[in-house]
Amino acid sequence: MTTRFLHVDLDAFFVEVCRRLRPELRLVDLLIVGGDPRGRGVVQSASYGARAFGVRAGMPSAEAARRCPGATFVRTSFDDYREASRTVRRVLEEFSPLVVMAGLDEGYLDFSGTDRLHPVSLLPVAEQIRERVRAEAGLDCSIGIGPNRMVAKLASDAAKPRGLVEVREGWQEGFVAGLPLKALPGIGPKTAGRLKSLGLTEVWQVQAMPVEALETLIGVEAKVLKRRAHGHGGRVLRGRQETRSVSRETTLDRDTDDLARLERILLRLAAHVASQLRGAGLAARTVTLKLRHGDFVTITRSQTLPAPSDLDAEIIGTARTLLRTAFEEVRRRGRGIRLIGVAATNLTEAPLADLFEPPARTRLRQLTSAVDRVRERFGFEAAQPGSMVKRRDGD
DNA sequence: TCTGGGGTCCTAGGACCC
DNA sequence: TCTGGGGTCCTAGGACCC
Repeated sequence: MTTRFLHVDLDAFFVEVCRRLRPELRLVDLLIVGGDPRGRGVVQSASYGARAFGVRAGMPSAEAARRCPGATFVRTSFDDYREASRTVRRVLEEFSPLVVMAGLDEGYLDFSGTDRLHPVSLLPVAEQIRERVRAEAGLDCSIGIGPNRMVAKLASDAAKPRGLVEVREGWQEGFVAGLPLKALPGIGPKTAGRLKSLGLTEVWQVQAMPVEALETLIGVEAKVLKRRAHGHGGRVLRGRQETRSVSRETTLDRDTDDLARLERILLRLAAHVASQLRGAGLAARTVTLKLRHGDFVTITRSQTLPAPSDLDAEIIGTARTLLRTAFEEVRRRGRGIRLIGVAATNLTEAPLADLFEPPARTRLRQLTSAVDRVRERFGFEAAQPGSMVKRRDGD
Protein backbone atom coordinates (compact mmCIF):
# COMPACT_ATOMS: atom_id res chain seq x y z
CA MET A 1 0.00 0.00 0.00
CA THR A 2 1.30 3.46 -0.81
CA THR A 3 1.51 5.74 2.19
CA ARG A 4 0.71 9.45 2.13
CA PHE A 5 0.41 11.97 4.90
CA LEU A 6 -0.64 15.58 5.25
CA HIS A 7 0.93 17.80 7.88
CA VAL A 8 -1.19 20.82 8.76
CA ASP A 9 0.66 23.57 10.62
CA LEU A 10 -1.14 26.69 11.84
CA ASP A 11 0.71 29.92 10.98
CA ALA A 12 1.73 32.00 14.03
CA PHE A 13 -0.95 30.11 15.96
CA PHE A 14 -0.76 31.75 19.39
CA VAL A 15 -0.58 35.24 17.92
CA GLU A 16 -3.50 34.65 15.58
CA VAL A 17 -5.69 33.18 18.34
CA CYS A 18 -5.13 36.38 20.32
CA ARG A 19 -6.00 38.44 17.26
CA ARG A 20 -9.23 36.49 16.79
CA LEU A 21 -10.29 37.16 20.37
CA ARG A 22 -9.34 40.83 20.40
CA PRO A 23 -10.42 42.51 17.17
CA GLU A 24 -8.52 45.70 18.04
CA LEU A 25 -5.32 43.70 17.48
CA ARG A 26 -6.19 42.87 13.89
CA LEU A 27 -4.56 45.99 12.54
CA VAL A 28 -1.52 45.67 14.81
CA ASP A 29 1.31 44.22 12.74
CA LEU A 30 3.94 43.69 15.43
CA LEU A 31 2.52 41.21 17.92
CA ILE A 32 4.38 38.92 20.29
CA VAL A 33 2.91 36.24 22.54
CA GLY A 34 5.17 35.41 25.45
CA GLY A 35 6.35 36.35 28.90
CA ASP A 36 6.76 39.84 30.29
CA PRO A 37 9.74 41.55 28.59
CA ARG A 38 10.70 43.04 31.97
CA GLY A 39 10.91 39.59 33.52
CA ARG A 40 12.41 36.21 32.67
CA GLY A 41 9.89 35.12 30.06
CA VAL A 42 10.51 33.97 26.51
CA VAL A 43 8.69 34.43 23.21
CA GLN A 44 6.14 31.76 22.52
CA SER A 45 5.12 33.02 19.08
CA ALA A 46 5.69 36.16 17.01
CA SER A 47 3.66 37.66 14.16
CA TYR A 48 5.35 37.60 10.75
CA GLY A 49 5.76 41.35 11.07
CA ALA A 50 7.75 40.91 14.29
CA ARG A 51 9.74 38.05 12.78
CA ALA A 52 11.06 40.48 10.20
CA PHE A 53 12.87 42.13 13.13
CA GLY A 54 14.56 38.85 14.02
CA VAL A 55 12.13 37.87 16.79
CA ARG A 56 11.89 34.08 17.17
CA ALA A 57 10.07 31.62 19.44
CA GLY A 58 12.21 30.74 22.45
CA MET A 59 14.03 34.07 22.46
CA PRO A 60 14.01 35.93 25.80
CA SER A 61 11.17 38.46 25.76
CA ALA A 62 13.58 41.20 26.84
CA GLU A 63 15.69 40.54 23.74
CA ALA A 64 12.59 40.50 21.54
CA ALA A 65 11.53 43.91 22.92
CA ARG A 66 14.97 45.29 22.12
CA ARG A 67 14.92 43.98 18.57
CA CYS A 68 11.37 45.05 17.90
CA PRO A 69 10.71 48.12 20.08
CA GLY A 70 7.27 48.81 18.62
CA ALA A 71 5.92 45.33 19.35
CA THR A 72 2.80 44.75 21.43
CA PHE A 73 3.05 41.87 23.91
CA VAL A 74 -0.16 39.89 24.33
CA ARG A 75 -1.33 36.56 25.71
CA THR A 76 -4.53 34.76 26.53
CA SER A 77 -5.57 31.76 28.58
CA PHE A 78 -4.53 28.23 27.74
CA ASP A 79 -8.23 27.37 27.39
CA ASP A 80 -8.57 29.78 24.45
CA TYR A 81 -5.66 28.16 22.63
CA ARG A 82 -7.06 24.71 23.37
CA GLU A 83 -10.50 25.66 22.11
CA ALA A 84 -9.07 27.00 18.84
CA SER A 85 -7.02 23.83 18.46
CA ARG A 86 -10.12 21.66 18.95
CA THR A 87 -11.97 23.57 16.27
CA VAL A 88 -9.13 22.91 13.85
CA ARG A 89 -9.03 19.24 14.76
CA ARG A 90 -12.76 18.88 14.11
CA VAL A 91 -12.23 20.33 10.63
CA LEU A 92 -9.33 17.94 9.94
CA GLU A 93 -11.44 14.99 11.06
CA GLU A 94 -13.89 15.75 8.25
CA PHE A 95 -11.14 14.88 5.78
CA SER A 96 -9.53 11.75 7.25
CA PRO A 97 -10.60 9.17 9.82
CA LEU A 98 -7.06 9.17 11.20
CA VAL A 99 -5.98 12.54 12.58
CA VAL A 100 -3.29 12.92 15.21
CA MET A 101 -2.56 16.34 16.70
CA ALA A 102 1.13 16.79 17.52
CA GLY A 103 0.66 19.79 19.76
CA LEU A 104 -1.94 22.57 19.76
CA ASP A 105 -0.91 24.03 16.42
CA GLU A 106 -0.18 21.07 14.16
CA GLY A 107 -1.64 17.76 13.12
CA TYR A 108 -1.11 14.83 10.79
CA LEU A 109 -3.72 13.27 8.52
CA ASP A 110 -3.26 9.76 7.15
CA PHE A 111 -4.20 9.43 3.48
CA SER A 112 -2.50 6.09 2.93
CA GLY A 113 -4.27 3.78 0.49
CA THR A 114 -6.38 6.51 -1.10
CA ASP A 115 -4.81 6.14 -4.57
CA ARG A 116 -8.13 5.41 -6.28
CA LEU A 117 -9.85 8.36 -4.64
CA HIS A 118 -6.94 10.75 -5.22
CA PRO A 119 -4.86 9.07 -7.95
CA VAL A 120 -2.37 11.83 -8.62
CA SER A 121 -2.13 14.69 -6.21
CA LEU A 122 -3.49 15.58 -2.78
CA LEU A 123 -3.11 19.28 -3.42
CA PRO A 124 -6.84 19.80 -4.14
CA VAL A 125 -7.67 18.20 -0.77
CA ALA A 126 -5.08 20.37 0.95
CA GLU A 127 -6.60 23.43 -0.68
CA GLN A 128 -10.03 22.50 0.69
CA ILE A 129 -8.61 21.90 4.16
CA ARG A 130 -6.91 25.26 4.15
CA GLU A 131 -10.18 26.98 3.19
CA ARG A 132 -12.23 25.10 5.80
CA VAL A 133 -9.73 25.88 8.58
CA ARG A 134 -9.81 29.53 7.55
CA ALA A 135 -13.64 29.57 7.55
CA GLU A 136 -14.22 27.60 10.77
CA ALA A 137 -11.33 28.70 12.98
CA GLY A 138 -10.37 31.98 11.33
CA LEU A 139 -6.77 30.79 11.19
CA ASP A 140 -4.28 30.42 8.37
CA CYS A 141 -2.29 27.24 7.93
CA SER A 142 0.40 25.70 5.80
CA ILE A 143 0.15 22.13 4.57
CA GLY A 144 2.83 19.66 3.58
CA ILE A 145 2.18 16.40 1.78
CA GLY A 146 4.64 13.53 1.76
CA PRO A 147 5.04 9.75 1.55
CA ASN A 148 5.96 9.70 5.25
CA ARG A 149 5.37 11.90 8.29
CA MET A 150 8.85 13.39 8.35
CA VAL A 151 8.71 14.56 4.74
CA ALA A 152 5.15 15.88 5.20
CA LYS A 153 6.33 18.00 8.10
CA LEU A 154 9.42 19.25 6.29
CA ALA A 155 7.14 20.12 3.34
CA SER A 156 4.82 22.19 5.56
CA ASP A 157 7.88 24.03 6.90
CA ALA A 158 8.83 24.82 3.31
CA ALA A 159 5.26 25.97 2.61
CA LYS A 160 5.06 28.62 5.35
CA PRO A 161 3.17 30.86 5.51
CA ARG A 162 -0.19 29.95 3.99
CA GLY A 163 1.37 27.62 1.42
CA LEU A 164 0.94 24.08 0.15
CA VAL A 165 3.85 21.83 -0.79
CA GLU A 166 3.52 18.29 -2.07
CA VAL A 167 6.44 15.86 -2.21
CA ARG A 168 5.39 12.73 -4.09
CA GLU A 169 6.73 9.23 -3.63
CA GLY A 170 10.19 9.05 -5.19
CA TRP A 171 10.83 12.76 -4.86
CA GLN A 172 11.69 12.79 -1.16
CA GLU A 173 15.40 12.17 -1.47
CA GLY A 174 15.83 15.11 -3.80
CA PHE A 175 13.59 17.30 -1.65
CA VAL A 176 15.56 16.78 1.57
CA ALA A 177 18.92 17.03 -0.24
CA GLY A 178 18.57 20.80 -0.32
CA LEU A 179 17.86 21.21 3.39
CA PRO A 180 20.30 21.96 6.20
CA LEU A 181 20.91 19.03 8.55
CA LYS A 182 19.44 20.98 11.46
CA ALA A 183 16.06 20.90 9.71
CA LEU A 184 15.82 17.13 10.28
CA PRO A 185 13.91 15.89 13.33
CA GLY A 186 16.23 14.88 16.15
CA ILE A 187 18.97 17.29 15.06
CA GLY A 188 18.86 19.99 17.72
CA PRO A 189 21.43 22.67 18.53
CA LYS A 190 23.86 20.26 20.21
CA THR A 191 23.92 17.64 17.48
CA ALA A 192 24.00 20.29 14.75
CA GLY A 193 27.04 21.83 16.43
CA ARG A 194 28.78 18.47 16.71
CA LEU A 195 28.11 17.70 13.03
CA LYS A 196 29.28 21.14 11.99
CA SER A 197 32.58 20.62 13.78
CA LEU A 198 32.97 17.56 11.54
CA GLY A 199 32.29 19.64 8.45
CA LEU A 200 28.70 18.43 8.03
CA THR A 201 25.96 21.05 7.69
CA GLU A 202 23.86 19.96 4.67
CA VAL A 203 21.69 16.91 4.11
CA TRP A 204 23.30 16.20 0.70
CA GLN A 205 26.69 15.74 2.38
CA VAL A 206 25.31 12.91 4.49
CA GLN A 207 23.58 11.41 1.44
CA ALA A 208 26.92 11.28 -0.40
CA MET A 209 28.76 9.64 2.49
CA PRO A 210 28.93 5.82 2.89
CA VAL A 211 27.33 4.74 6.16
CA GLU A 212 30.63 3.20 7.34
CA ALA A 213 32.41 6.54 6.98
CA LEU A 214 29.60 8.24 8.89
CA GLU A 215 29.84 5.59 11.60
CA THR A 216 33.52 6.32 12.22
CA LEU A 217 32.59 9.99 12.62
CA ILE A 218 29.51 9.89 14.82
CA GLY A 219 29.15 6.28 15.96
CA VAL A 220 25.92 4.41 16.45
CA GLU A 221 23.64 7.31 15.48
CA ALA A 222 24.94 7.09 11.91
CA LYS A 223 22.27 4.66 10.72
CA VAL A 224 19.37 6.78 11.93
CA LEU A 225 20.84 9.97 10.49
CA LYS A 226 21.52 8.23 7.20
CA ARG A 227 17.90 7.05 6.90
CA ARG A 228 16.53 10.50 7.63
CA ALA A 229 18.96 12.16 5.24
CA HIS A 230 17.56 9.95 2.48
CA GLY A 231 14.02 11.06 3.26
CA HIS A 232 12.77 8.11 5.34
CA GLY A 233 10.78 8.47 8.54
CA GLY A 234 7.38 7.51 9.91
CA ARG A 235 5.16 5.54 7.54
CA VAL A 236 2.56 4.80 10.21
CA LEU A 237 0.51 7.30 12.18
CA ARG A 238 -0.06 6.28 15.78
CA GLY A 239 -2.43 7.97 18.19
CA ARG A 240 -1.16 9.39 21.44
CA GLN A 241 -0.05 6.72 23.89
CA GLU A 242 -0.47 6.81 27.66
CA THR A 243 0.90 9.62 29.77
CA ARG A 244 4.43 8.95 31.01
CA SER A 245 4.86 11.85 33.39
CA VAL A 246 3.03 14.73 35.04
CA SER A 247 5.02 17.77 36.12
CA ARG A 248 4.89 21.39 37.28
CA GLU A 249 7.80 23.78 37.39
CA THR A 250 8.31 27.48 37.81
CA THR A 251 11.05 30.02 37.26
CA LEU A 252 11.36 32.52 40.09
CA ASP A 253 11.44 36.29 39.59
CA ARG A 254 14.93 36.26 41.02
CA ASP A 255 17.31 33.62 42.31
CA THR A 256 16.91 32.61 45.95
CA ASP A 257 18.47 30.35 48.53
CA ASP A 258 15.66 30.79 51.02
CA LEU A 259 14.67 27.24 51.89
CA ALA A 260 11.35 28.19 53.50
CA ARG A 261 10.29 30.10 50.42
CA LEU A 262 11.34 27.29 48.10
CA GLU A 263 9.40 24.83 50.23
CA ARG A 264 6.20 26.85 50.01
CA ILE A 265 6.49 27.01 46.23
CA LEU A 266 7.36 23.33 45.99
CA LEU A 267 4.34 22.31 48.05
CA ARG A 268 2.01 24.17 45.72
CA LEU A 269 3.61 22.60 42.64
CA ALA A 270 3.45 19.13 44.17
CA ALA A 271 -0.21 19.61 45.12
CA HIS A 272 -0.99 20.50 41.50
CA VAL A 273 0.84 17.42 40.27
CA ALA A 274 -1.04 15.15 42.68
CA SER A 275 -4.34 16.75 41.75
CA GLN A 276 -3.65 16.26 38.05
CA LEU A 277 -2.79 12.61 38.70
CA ARG A 278 -6.14 12.05 40.42
CA GLY A 279 -7.95 13.86 37.64
CA ALA A 280 -6.38 11.49 35.12
CA GLY A 281 -6.96 8.37 37.23
CA LEU A 282 -3.21 7.83 37.58
CA ALA A 283 -0.79 7.20 40.42
CA ALA A 284 2.96 7.67 40.48
CA ARG A 285 5.70 5.53 41.97
CA THR A 286 8.52 8.01 41.43
CA VAL A 287 8.70 11.64 42.51
CA THR A 288 11.45 13.85 41.04
CA LEU A 289 12.60 17.23 42.32
CA LYS A 290 14.22 19.56 39.80
CA LEU A 291 16.37 22.54 40.75
CA ARG A 292 18.11 24.95 38.40
CA HIS A 293 20.82 27.18 39.75
CA GLY A 294 21.36 30.80 38.75
CA ASP A 295 24.10 29.64 36.37
CA PHE A 296 21.65 27.22 34.70
CA VAL A 297 23.26 24.11 36.14
CA THR A 298 20.31 21.79 36.71
CA ILE A 299 20.08 18.90 39.11
CA THR A 300 17.38 16.32 39.70
CA ARG A 301 16.78 14.15 42.75
CA SER A 302 14.23 11.38 42.68
CA GLN A 303 12.74 8.80 44.97
CA THR A 304 10.70 5.73 44.16
CA LEU A 305 7.87 4.94 46.57
CA PRO A 306 7.05 1.43 47.77
CA ALA A 307 3.58 1.79 46.21
CA PRO A 308 2.04 4.15 43.65
CA SER A 309 0.42 7.26 45.10
CA ASP A 310 -1.90 10.04 43.97
CA LEU A 311 -2.28 11.69 47.38
CA ASP A 312 -1.21 15.28 48.03
CA ALA A 313 0.32 14.37 51.38
CA GLU A 314 2.54 11.62 49.96
CA ILE A 315 3.67 13.43 46.81
CA ILE A 316 4.28 16.64 48.75
CA GLY A 317 6.06 14.83 51.58
CA THR A 318 8.41 13.05 49.19
CA ALA A 319 9.17 16.24 47.27
CA ARG A 320 9.89 18.09 50.50
CA THR A 321 12.22 15.38 51.76
CA LEU A 322 14.11 15.49 48.46
CA LEU A 323 14.47 19.27 48.71
CA ARG A 324 15.68 19.18 52.30
CA THR A 325 18.18 16.45 51.48
CA ALA A 326 19.52 18.26 48.41
CA PHE A 327 19.66 21.65 50.03
CA GLU A 328 23.03 21.32 51.76
CA GLU A 329 24.66 20.73 48.39
CA VAL A 330 22.67 23.56 46.81
CA ARG A 331 23.88 26.03 49.46
CA ARG A 332 27.46 24.93 48.93
CA ARG A 333 27.30 25.78 45.24
CA GLY A 334 26.30 29.28 46.27
CA ARG A 335 24.55 30.19 43.00
CA GLY A 336 20.95 30.52 44.24
CA ILE A 337 17.98 28.75 42.71
CA ARG A 338 16.17 30.12 39.65
CA LEU A 339 13.80 27.23 38.90
CA ILE A 340 12.09 24.62 41.00
CA GLY A 341 9.88 21.79 39.78
CA VAL A 342 8.29 18.45 40.63
CA ALA A 343 7.57 15.54 38.33
CA ALA A 344 5.63 12.34 38.88
CA THR A 345 6.81 9.41 36.75
CA ASN A 346 6.62 5.64 36.72
CA LEU A 347 2.86 6.04 36.34
CA THR A 348 0.23 3.34 36.73
CA GLU A 349 -3.53 3.39 36.77
CA ALA A 350 -4.80 4.53 40.14
CA PRO A 351 -5.10 1.41 42.33
CA LEU A 352 -8.54 0.26 43.47
CA ALA A 353 -9.48 0.32 47.12
CA ASP A 354 -7.13 -1.79 49.25
CA LEU A 355 -8.89 -3.78 51.96
CA PHE A 356 -5.68 -4.12 53.95
CA GLU A 357 -4.77 -0.46 53.79
CA PRO A 358 -3.57 1.02 57.10
CA PRO A 359 -6.29 3.18 58.69
CA ALA A 360 -4.05 6.25 58.60
CA ARG A 361 -3.82 6.05 54.83
CA THR A 362 -7.57 5.58 54.49
CA ARG A 363 -8.04 8.80 56.44
CA LEU A 364 -5.53 10.50 54.16
CA ARG A 365 -7.47 9.41 51.11
CA GLN A 366 -10.72 10.64 52.60
CA LEU A 367 -9.11 13.98 53.41
CA THR A 368 -7.83 14.21 49.84
CA SER A 369 -11.30 13.58 48.43
CA ALA A 370 -12.68 16.33 50.65
CA VAL A 371 -9.98 18.70 49.42
CA ASP A 372 -10.85 17.83 45.82
CA ARG A 373 -14.51 18.65 46.45
CA VAL A 374 -13.66 22.00 47.98
CA ARG A 375 -11.37 22.79 45.06
CA GLU A 376 -14.01 21.80 42.56
CA ARG A 377 -16.40 24.35 44.03
CA PHE A 378 -14.07 27.18 45.01
CA GLY A 379 -10.93 26.75 42.94
CA PHE A 380 -7.55 25.15 43.51
CA GLU A 381 -6.24 27.75 45.93
CA ALA A 382 -9.23 27.31 48.23
CA ALA A 383 -7.78 24.22 49.92
CA GLN A 384 -4.09 24.09 50.83
CA PRO A 385 -1.98 22.25 53.36
CA GLY A 386 -1.35 24.51 56.36
CA SER A 387 2.37 24.87 55.66
CA MET A 388 1.62 26.31 52.21
CA VAL A 389 -0.26 29.30 53.54
CA LYS A 390 1.88 32.40 53.36
CA ARG A 391 2.70 33.74 56.78
CA ARG A 392 1.84 37.28 57.73
CA ASP A 393 5.47 38.13 58.53
CA GLY A 394 6.53 38.08 54.90
CA ASP A 395 7.71 35.76 52.20
C1' DT B 1 20.57 38.61 24.84
C1' DC B 2 20.53 35.60 29.19
C1' DT B 3 17.74 31.84 28.46
C1' DG B 4 9.47 29.10 29.85
C1' DG B 5 6.85 25.02 30.75
C1' DG B 6 5.09 20.67 29.56
C1' DG B 7 6.38 16.64 27.74
C1' DT B 8 9.18 12.23 25.39
C1' DC B 9 13.06 9.30 24.86
C1' DC B 10 17.80 7.73 25.60
C1' DT B 11 22.15 6.53 28.07
C1' DA B 12 24.97 4.89 31.66
C1' DG B 13 26.42 3.16 36.05
C1' DG B 14 25.45 0.62 40.18
C1' DA B 15 22.67 -2.63 42.97
C1' DC B 16 20.74 -6.88 43.08
C1' DC B 17 19.28 -11.43 41.51
C1' DC B 18 19.84 -15.77 39.15
C1' DT C 1 39.59 -17.36 45.70
C1' DC C 2 38.31 -15.07 41.84
C1' DT C 3 34.95 -14.19 38.62
C1' DG C 4 30.95 -15.55 34.11
C1' DG C 5 26.93 -13.01 31.96
C1' DG C 6 22.16 -11.51 31.51
C1' DG C 7 18.11 -9.10 33.21
C1' DT C 8 15.71 -5.65 35.87
C1' DC C 9 15.26 -1.71 38.69
C1' DC C 10 16.75 2.74 40.32
C1' DT C 11 18.96 7.22 39.83
C1' DA C 12 20.99 11.23 37.32
C1' DG C 13 21.62 13.72 33.44
C1' DG C 14 20.89 15.28 28.78
C1' DA C 15 18.94 16.06 24.02
C1' DC C 16 15.04 17.23 21.76
C1' DC C 17 10.19 18.73 20.53
C1' DC C 18 6.16 21.93 20.57
